[in-house]
Amino acid sequence: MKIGQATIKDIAKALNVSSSTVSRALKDYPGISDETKRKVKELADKWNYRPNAVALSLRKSKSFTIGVIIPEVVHFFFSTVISGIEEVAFMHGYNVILCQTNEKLKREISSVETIISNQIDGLLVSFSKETTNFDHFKRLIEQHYPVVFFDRIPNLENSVNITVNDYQGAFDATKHLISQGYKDILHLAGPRNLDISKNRMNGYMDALKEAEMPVKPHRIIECPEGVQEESFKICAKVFKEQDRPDAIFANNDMAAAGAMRGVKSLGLKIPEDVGVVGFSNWQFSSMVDPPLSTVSQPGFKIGERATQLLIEMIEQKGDEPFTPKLEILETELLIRGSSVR
Amino acid sequence: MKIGQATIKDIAKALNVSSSTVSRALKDYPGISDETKRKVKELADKWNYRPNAVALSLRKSKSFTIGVIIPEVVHFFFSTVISGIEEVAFMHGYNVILCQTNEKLKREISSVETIISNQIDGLLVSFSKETTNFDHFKRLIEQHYPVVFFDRIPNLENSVNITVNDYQGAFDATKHLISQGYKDILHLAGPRNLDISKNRMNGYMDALKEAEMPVKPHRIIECPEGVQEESFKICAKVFKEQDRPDAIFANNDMAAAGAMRGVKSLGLKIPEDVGVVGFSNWQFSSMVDPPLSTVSQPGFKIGERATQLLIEMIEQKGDEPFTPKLEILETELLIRGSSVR
DNA sequence: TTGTAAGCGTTATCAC
DNA sequence: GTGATAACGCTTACAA
Repeated sequence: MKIGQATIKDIAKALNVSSSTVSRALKDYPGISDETKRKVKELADKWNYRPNAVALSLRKSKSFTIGVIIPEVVHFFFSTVISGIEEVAFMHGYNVILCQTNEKLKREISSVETIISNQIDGLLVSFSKETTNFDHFKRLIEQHYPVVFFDRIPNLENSVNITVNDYQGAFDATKHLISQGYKDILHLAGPRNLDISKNRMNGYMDALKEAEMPVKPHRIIECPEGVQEESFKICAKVFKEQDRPDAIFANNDMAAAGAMRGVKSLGLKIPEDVGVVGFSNWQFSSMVDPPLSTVSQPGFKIGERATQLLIEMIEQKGDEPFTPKLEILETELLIRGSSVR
Repeated sequence: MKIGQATIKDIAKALNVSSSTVSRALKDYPGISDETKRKVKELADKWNYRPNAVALSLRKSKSFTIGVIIPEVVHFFFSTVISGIEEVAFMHGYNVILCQTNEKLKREISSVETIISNQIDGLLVSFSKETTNFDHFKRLIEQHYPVVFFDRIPNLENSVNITVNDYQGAFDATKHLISQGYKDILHLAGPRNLDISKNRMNGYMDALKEAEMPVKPHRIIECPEGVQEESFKICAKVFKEQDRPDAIFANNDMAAAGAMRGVKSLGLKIPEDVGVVGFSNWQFSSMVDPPLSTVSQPGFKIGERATQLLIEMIEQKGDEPFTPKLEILETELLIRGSSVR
């Protein structure tokens, strides 16, 4: 929508000069008389002139806008990331276009289309759980379009990535459970196609190995959804058996919360009978009973850093491909009541 | 950034026709031979042609983009609203530009500038806590620019607003506690200067009056912060006394959660000894022990409805001012374990 | 010191 | 059926 805004033409007409003169005067180009500059600026000010960013975009093939493709906004971790993105983008004069995929591949592809159509300068991506084929992103990268993947990162040639050290976080969490004397730790794993799930599982397994404890395949159960009900049911069943685990390391806090309910529904006590550690430090995790130990991810920092990287790429003029990159931020183990006995 | 995309011109040149022909062929205009249409579409498809949205914006003074000005993304309620906004915007083919103000007026004003510069079609606003002067919005409304205020709504002539029935929500919550046989209900109130706090307190008081129960001033305690510690301390003290309340209606879930901890720390049982109801249905509220009864605000719906209203305004051609509006969405009382005995 | 004109990609309006 | 042209708002060679 065009809000009755003054254009350069309007100012030019009113002052009986050409638009180029106005354009130059406004930008303090050399070779414009002080008198003209003064008059132009005065009128521009009076009429509250604002350059039309769309015209500029068209002219310069640059929109000062970055796109963010994200699975879910209503997710403590992602909303924290968005906040970090917003901050850095704002500081550098960039706008942020938000595309929520709801974990749907179709929606993700359509978002990429939007990005292309809108001459967006660069893209920050955390792909959906459904995404196993990355052609829609590969095409962008091949054309030297600036893309930074964050958190959920693909295995793509020449891509720029930033994520958290999920492996180490999981390793630390598991080691902590072991140090508390838990002997049989169940892992509620995430969707298999996400690297983060694999890394967390590996951290879990390596911690067991380091402690010379057996890695039992039936103690690793996938929770693809990550919702409460899923892990509730699983745990309500698994912990009923005679040979039950005595601890849980969950791929995320929501699964951990469901697991806690499942365990409690059987009359087992946390942390006395069963220790629990989650992942992500969602807002609720300090409020469940007992407070949930968890691995906190630096969401805000990821958002900030990803955006910094992206803007560097955007502003690196030239046609050379970007140097591939993988930055890994460290997690922090937050020990609370659910895992200390 | 321009990604080596084909333009109408490119296609025209390759097929030895004019750009207008290509443009028309692509849109199935009447009066283009089927043969030409076929050839054009074929090549467009092969070259993966996508119309340049920026050029369209310039041409049509319409960007199919809406702006969202919001205090904080990392806030369960607001992120839910954003999610609703995203959904409806996407369905109608609109993009969403996100501007987070961090509760700063300066940032809010700067965001409005951005919106104007970028020919954004319309604006959704929940203003910052610092905002007491609304001139930057008033100017837009006077120019018949589409603006919808949500949740935090101003008292502005000719504005379109959508918010939640806080009064009724509080009334229902209190009435529910009464119906469960609780006789002495403490209200943990919000900051006195916010309308929502006042409305909720009024709902609480009117429910008591309706039941012919006394409204005792010392049973209304302000929790300006709304953080856990605050209400924890208050309740740990108030419920130690001989003449203690037997229920709590809190201005928000965070305060309710702290209150629950405070009550439990004295060995009192929830809901047997003390009933608790919160407000907002934060994500954690179903996960505390026992699950917290609460008044859910339809965040997603607010986002959806606000966006519907905005898009209607945008697409209502013509220059007449918009009809002022105030829509109030109803809350829903979610009865869970903390208040049923 | 200033003006003219072309061009970014698209479409509406004529004209043929 | 199709083409030429202008226009959206702005910048920038090139001319004057």
